[in-house]
Amino acid sequence: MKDGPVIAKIAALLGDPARANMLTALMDGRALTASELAGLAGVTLQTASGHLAKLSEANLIDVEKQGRHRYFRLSGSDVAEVLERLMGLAQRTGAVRVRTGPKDQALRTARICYDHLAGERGVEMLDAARRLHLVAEDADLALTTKGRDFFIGLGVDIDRLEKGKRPLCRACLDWSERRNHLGGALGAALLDSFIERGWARRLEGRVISFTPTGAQAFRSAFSIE
Amino acid sequence: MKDGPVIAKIAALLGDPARANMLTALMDGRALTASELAGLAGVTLQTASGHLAKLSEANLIDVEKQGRHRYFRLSGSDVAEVLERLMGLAQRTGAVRVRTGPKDQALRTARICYDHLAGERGVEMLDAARRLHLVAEDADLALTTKGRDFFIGLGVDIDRLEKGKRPLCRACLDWSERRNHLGGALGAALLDSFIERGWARRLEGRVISFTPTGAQAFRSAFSIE
DNA sequence: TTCATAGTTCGATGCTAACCGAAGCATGAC
DNA sequence: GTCATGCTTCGGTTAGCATCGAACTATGAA
Repeated sequence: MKDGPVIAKIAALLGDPARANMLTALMDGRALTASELAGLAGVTLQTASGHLAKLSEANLIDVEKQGRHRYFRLSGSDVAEVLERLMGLAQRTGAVRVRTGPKDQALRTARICYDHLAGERGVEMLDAARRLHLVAEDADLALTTKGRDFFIGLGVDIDRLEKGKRPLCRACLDWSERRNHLGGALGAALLDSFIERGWARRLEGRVISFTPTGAQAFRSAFSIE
Repeated sequence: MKDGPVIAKIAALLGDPARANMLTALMDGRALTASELAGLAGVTLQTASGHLAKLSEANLIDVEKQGRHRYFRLSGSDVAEVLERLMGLAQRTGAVRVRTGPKDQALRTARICYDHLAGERGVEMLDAARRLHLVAEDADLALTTKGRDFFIGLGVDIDRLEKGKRPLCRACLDWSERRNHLGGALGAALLDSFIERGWARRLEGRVISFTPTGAQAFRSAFSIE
C-alpha cells in the first residue's frame, strides 16, 4: 500500500486551518492576492506567504504575477470538488452543526462552484437540460444537436468553448443537494451569461443572487415549472 | 469563512501517513482488525490504536467488537470516494509518478471501489447499461423497467435492495478512467454476484481478477463488443 | 487456575511545522 | 533619486502530535 503517503501529502496540505481557509476562499474560482488571503485566513502576511508557497509547489494553486501583486487561484475545479466533498463528509459525520442561518440558506439556493452555478438553481438547470434533451449521458455528459442550438440561442459561443481543452459538459456533484449540477466550460459560460444579462449577481462569499425578473427569465428559458 | 476549520479537521485526519494507509486499506469495504491495520500502516499496535480512536471519534470509521477482536470499517462509501478523489488530485498535480507496474495495470483494469466494481470493467459496465437502456439519468441514476427485468435475470434481488435505505443506483467517479461507474446497492450486488458465479475473484489489495470464461460471460451478459 | 492474545492507556521523547518579528527584494508612484 | 507597498526569506520560539516502551485490561484457551 503505497497509496497512503500519496494521499496523506495532499490531505495534510488541506489539513491546516489557515490553508483550508485560503482554499475555501478561492473556491469561487476568483484569484485573490496574498494579502487578501492572509486577512481571510487570519494570519500575518509572512505566514500566509509560506502557506501559499507550499500549496503552489504542490500544484493545488496557480500563481499569476501582476505588477507588485501576486494573484492566486485554484489550479482546477477538481480541487474545489475535493473541498466540497470534505464539507459533505464533515456534515454527515456530525463534525459541523447544521447551519440554517439566512446566509446558509442563500448558499443552498444558488452559489458558485468554482466557476459555475451550484445549489438548487444549478441542480434544477441540469435536470431541465436533461428533460429538454439538451444534454445526453455519454461517457460523462454530452451536448445534443438540439442542445447546441439551444445554448447558441442563449448567446453561448459553443464553437469557441469546444476549441478549449476543458470538457464542455461535466456533471459535478452538489454537496448541499447531493445531486449533480452542470460544470465544465458550458456551465461556466452559462453562469457568465446569466450575470452579464443581469439575471443574477455575485454577492459576498459564494452566494449567487437572482433578481426577481432574472429568476423568471431563467425559469422561462429552461421551461421550469 | 468558518468552513475552513471544518474541512481542516477532517483533512488533517487523512493527512497522516499511518492513518491514510489504514484508510486506503479499508477502501475495499472489508473490516480489518486493529493488528492488521497496524501491520499495514507500519506502526506498532499502540500507535495504531491511538489513530483508530481518532478516526472513530470523527465517525470516519465504524467499530464492531467480536470476541477479543475489534473490527474497523469505513463508515460509508463517501469516505472511500473522498480518498479516491485525493488520489486523482495527487495524480493530476504530479505528486505521484505514474506507476505502470503489473499490479497498477491490474488495478486499472478492475478493482473494488468500497464494495462495487471500478476500473475499466466498471466503466464498461455502466456504459453498456446505459446503451441497453437498463438505467436512465433521473436525478442521479434510475433503474428502468427493462433494467429491472434484466438484473433480476442476472439473479439480483431488486425488491430486497429497494427496501434498504441505500440508493439503488449511484454514479461514482472512477479516478483511473475519469468517468463514472455504477455504485449503490445495485453495484454492490452485481459485484457479489460476479464473484459468487466465479466470473471474478478478489486478489490481494483491491484487485479484481476476471477468469477468462468469466470475462467472456460478463461481456456476453452486457453485450459488450 | 495459568498462559496467551488483542487491545488500550500512560508517560516520555523527539520531530515537525505553524507562527511571528525583522530584514531583504521587487515593483510602482512621485 | 525617495518613499510606499506587496511579498518573501531568515531565525528563533512554541506547540502539537506521532511514536514507542511499559504497564494494564479483557477475552479466550488449556
